[in-house]
Amino acid sequence: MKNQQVADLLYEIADLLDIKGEIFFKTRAYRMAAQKIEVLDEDIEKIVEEEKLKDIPGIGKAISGKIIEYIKTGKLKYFEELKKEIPEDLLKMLKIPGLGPKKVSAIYKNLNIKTIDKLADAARNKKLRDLEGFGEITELNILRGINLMKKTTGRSLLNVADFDGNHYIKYLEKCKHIKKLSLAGSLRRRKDTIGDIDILVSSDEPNLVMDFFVKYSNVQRVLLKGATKTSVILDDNIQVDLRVVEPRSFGSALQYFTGSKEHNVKIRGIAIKKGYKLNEYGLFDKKTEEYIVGKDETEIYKKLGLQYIEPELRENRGEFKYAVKNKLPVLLKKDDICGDLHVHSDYSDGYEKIEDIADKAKKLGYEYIGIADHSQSLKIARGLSEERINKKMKHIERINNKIKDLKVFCGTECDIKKDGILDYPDKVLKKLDYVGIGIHTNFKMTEEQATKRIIKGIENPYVTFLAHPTCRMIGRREAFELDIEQIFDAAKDNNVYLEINSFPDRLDLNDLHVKQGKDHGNSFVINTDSHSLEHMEFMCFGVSVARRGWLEKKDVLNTRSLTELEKIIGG
DNA sequence: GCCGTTTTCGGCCCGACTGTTTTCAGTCG
Repeated sequence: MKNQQVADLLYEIADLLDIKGEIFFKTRAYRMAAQKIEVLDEDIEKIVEEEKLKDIPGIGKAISGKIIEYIKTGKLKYFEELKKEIPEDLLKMLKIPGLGPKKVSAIYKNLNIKTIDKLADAARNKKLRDLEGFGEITELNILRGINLMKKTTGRSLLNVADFDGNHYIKYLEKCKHIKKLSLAGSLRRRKDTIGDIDILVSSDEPNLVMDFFVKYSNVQRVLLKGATKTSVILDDNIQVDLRVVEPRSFGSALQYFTGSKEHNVKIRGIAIKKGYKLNEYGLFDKKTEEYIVGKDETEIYKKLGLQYIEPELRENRGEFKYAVKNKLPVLLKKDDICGDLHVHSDYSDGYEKIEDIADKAKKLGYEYIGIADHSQSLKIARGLSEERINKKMKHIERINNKIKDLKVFCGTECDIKKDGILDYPDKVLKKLDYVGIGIHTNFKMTEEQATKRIIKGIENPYVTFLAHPTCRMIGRREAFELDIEQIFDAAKDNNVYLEINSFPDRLDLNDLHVKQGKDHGNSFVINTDSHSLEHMEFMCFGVSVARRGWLEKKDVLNTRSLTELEKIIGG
């Protein structure tokens, strides 16, 4: 059993208890226990076996008992009873932005509404406004929230699809009938959200491959199964499509199924102009239909007079213009990254000690790591007072004296307050190694207000980078409406780097903004915004965004060596 | 539900905003 499963169970219990109306501290206890398990390095089953569960802070008698029962029997009586009391479907309602446990409970208890569709009906038919505490605007907001959610449901975050896709690939590699295999589709293009996972293989025995494919242990059900295409749904409800082609068509099929649609339309047009026909089976002579190439993707681009185009660039956003001239950017690689400047420690709302973060950074092959905890007014995240900053600086100094091959920087993720003033006075910002700034409160603003607020923050002379510039949360919160060009100009004028936040539900800036910023002459920093050691591995997702935004090594601050970085930030 | 060098019971959780009200409950980060 996986740690995540246990954590999810505890999260669900917490949600159900919330709807039931339990006191805040009880549900929080469940959530904190879930978090602890989620970020655990060790296997939870092993911990149970060794009877060390209660050694984990935040897990006491009651929760450990439930975990043990769940692990040993695969079931939890308490959870089953709870579900009888509170319909499980209500949990989905909690995901609607603006709806919390109290409102969901009121909707269920008074109107007996259990599904999102029924809820939308009730809102449209003006049935909700009669409930105490509800009104016209609430109805409108609920409908808006449902729309926002529907826009993104059916799409998974990149990290989830990436995990599933790569595990499936590893499984398929064991099939001896498969000659070549690759991820395709939006996952190969590394889009920030993924509809379904596409996998392409070449084989002379398609039926045997399909048999092997559907026997994967995480398959929940098989949607369709044929000799060229099979679709399954995984346990986590993500759909995976497998296509099998002959070896001589592998490259052309990979090109075709990687997309994007817009890229393919364009490339087929180029093929026609040159007297060819391109489809998933190969590149053919338009007149004679003679097969020319198709085994490898690279030879297709070559034959069409194009430089090879990396999957991340295949969106018809100008890549052909550059490929013709052999002038595509040399895209940034994950190995170019030398450090991470946005990691939270247990000084604020992170889970980890700075020593452990430093250790992990070394394992990731970094030359430096920057601890950027929250600033003083963000009390909920245990933002640091000036006094605690001083303590932390001394702590980091001691660590730096002790460890080798890694430099730990003491930074901050300083709040940009409503008026654009930063949450620390200049005398505090001055003594830190670097300053990241970001918005964490007062999200409702007009475009003009938001733009002004951010620019005012950027203009502070001690600022190094702007964290998660648009504050979007994929599926949960829209990006700010900003005059992004003004922000880019201000950042450039003040030598402020724009963050690409690698956290999978942020990925902020997004690919389009990154490209736009690059065209503007801006520079970037790619950070993880980690709160646990595992999060530090999210760097690859930020790198994907950067690549989709056409960034090269030189565009990114944290590709610099330690010596170069110290020169830039004045460390 | 968890925790404990003031404690085995009483803290733990802060501030702002929104939409509902006419002083405040619910939601969010």
